[in-house]
Amino acid sequence: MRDKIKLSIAHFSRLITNAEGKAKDLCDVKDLTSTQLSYLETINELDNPNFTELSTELGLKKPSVTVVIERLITKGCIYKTQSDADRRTTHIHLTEVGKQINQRHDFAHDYMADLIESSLSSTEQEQFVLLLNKVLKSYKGK
Amino acid sequence: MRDKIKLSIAHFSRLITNAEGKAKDLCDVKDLTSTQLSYLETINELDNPNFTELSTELGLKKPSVTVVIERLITKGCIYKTQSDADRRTTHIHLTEVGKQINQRHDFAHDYMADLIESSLSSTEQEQFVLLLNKVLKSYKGK
DNA sequence: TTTGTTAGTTAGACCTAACTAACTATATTT
DNA sequence: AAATATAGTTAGTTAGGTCTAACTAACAAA
Repeated sequence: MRDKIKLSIAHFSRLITNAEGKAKDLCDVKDLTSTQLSYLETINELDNPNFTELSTELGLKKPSVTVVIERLITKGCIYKTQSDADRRTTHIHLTEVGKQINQRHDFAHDYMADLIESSLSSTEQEQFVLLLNKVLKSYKGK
Repeated sequence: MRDKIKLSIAHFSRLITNAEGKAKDLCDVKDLTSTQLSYLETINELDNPNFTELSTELGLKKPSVTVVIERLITKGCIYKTQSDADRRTTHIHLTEVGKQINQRHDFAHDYMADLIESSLSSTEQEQFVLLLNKVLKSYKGK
């Protein structure tokens, strides 16, 4: 049984990876490197971080981050604001363009949802979501 | 219903991505760049390709491939052999070290299998695999 | 056998992205 | 008020990875 599970998961993983890949092509992020994409995702997650927070989260030195951020500003994905509380610190925000990277995952999930809706009956869809959630719940519990 | 599916898939995608990430840390591939990793994966998939095949598959020019291959040889991941049939062409093989990159996905799938086995009953596991396969089947049909 | 083609390499340019060291400007502490 | 600490930048280095152009070696065909 375990082998059957592993095999199905292997194929399903690949399916999801492919979906994410296709989604990337659909988005307006073609001219971004994978590094730049991961910066944008992290900025999104951290919610307007400053340089110190961002570099800590990425595990990189601040000068490295400065350079990449500069490029992303040039590309119109983000902008900086100076903090009122402490004028040394600047916060990094996503522009509307930058926020579009969030679409990437969304496209992929849409694609997967299409696939699931077209291959499973409503009852099966219910079952499937239920089972997924059970697995997810036990993951979060760990 | 569609929203429920999308949400579950979003979380499940993230789970799989995390599992792949953890697996990478467990493998002996820490000193490889993501480019180098993807070269190794492609070499593995193509089964001892020559430079022309590899560069075509990667969508890169041959001189670019030459440089990266050289680095991977230095790192002991691959080796070259000259073809007997046509002494101009050289085939690229994974060494035992290079083959270890295949473990990467295997680790991730093991992790997922653990999770599934621990969170679902045997009946549910059967159901889950069945549903996954149904979705996968319809994907391949496209 | 000469001519052209194919496989891969070498050289050189360019870009991204990481680093360290040294800097400026602002806050904090004493 | 002076010394110290913190936030971020600037300058310079290094390494990886891509490209084009020009090359060598081996094969194919005229």
